[in-house]
Amino acid sequence: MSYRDKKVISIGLVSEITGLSVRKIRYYEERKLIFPERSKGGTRKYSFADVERLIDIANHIEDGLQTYEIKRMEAKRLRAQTQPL
Amino acid sequence: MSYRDKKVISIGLVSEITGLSVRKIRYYEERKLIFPERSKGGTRKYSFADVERLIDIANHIEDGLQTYEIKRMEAKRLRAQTQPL
DNA sequence: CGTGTAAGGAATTCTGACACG
DNA sequence: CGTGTAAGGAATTCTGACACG
Repeated sequence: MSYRDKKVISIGLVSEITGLSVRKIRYYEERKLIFPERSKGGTRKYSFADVERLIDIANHIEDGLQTYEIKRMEAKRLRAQTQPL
Repeated sequence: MSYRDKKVISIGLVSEITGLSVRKIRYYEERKLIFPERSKGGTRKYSFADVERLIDIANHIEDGLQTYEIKRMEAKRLRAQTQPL
């Protein structure tokens, strides 16, 4: 696993990097769009891949998509990918 | 700059990853062997490269080297590198 | 010298809820 | 639905110092 996938960034820093509010980041998790890990104390840890994903999600939201639509789109993409025929 | 060099990891997590105590990590900084960044609030942030460097430092310490010796070794290596002749 | 620890304070994060639209 | 916010608590980190060897 590359550095890109290691979950090591706190939510506050992710907020800084992405420009998204902490509230939004937590909400996208609630909607099952993002899956941070937790430290022993319970604090969320994100990877750089998660950061990129959050930016992607935010763009879709800005385009007027709802979270379940974003989730559905992914499911679709995943299916296309695993069943190339 | 690659993900390896982004300073985003808190000292607690670095401690977990490296197995070094927080005290040791701060001490190596005091001795100018490692240079974390600081968040607005003042908390230290390390990169994956820093994590690897800390492990390297710890190995040298275990071998009985003193911090200034480790520092001197690096200076030597840097000189050899910048002046190949 | 390198490292542990107790001390007091400050910054960070967490959850569940109420609000609005 | 998506997001802000105040609330109270818990986890994290910070510094300077004393201790030991």
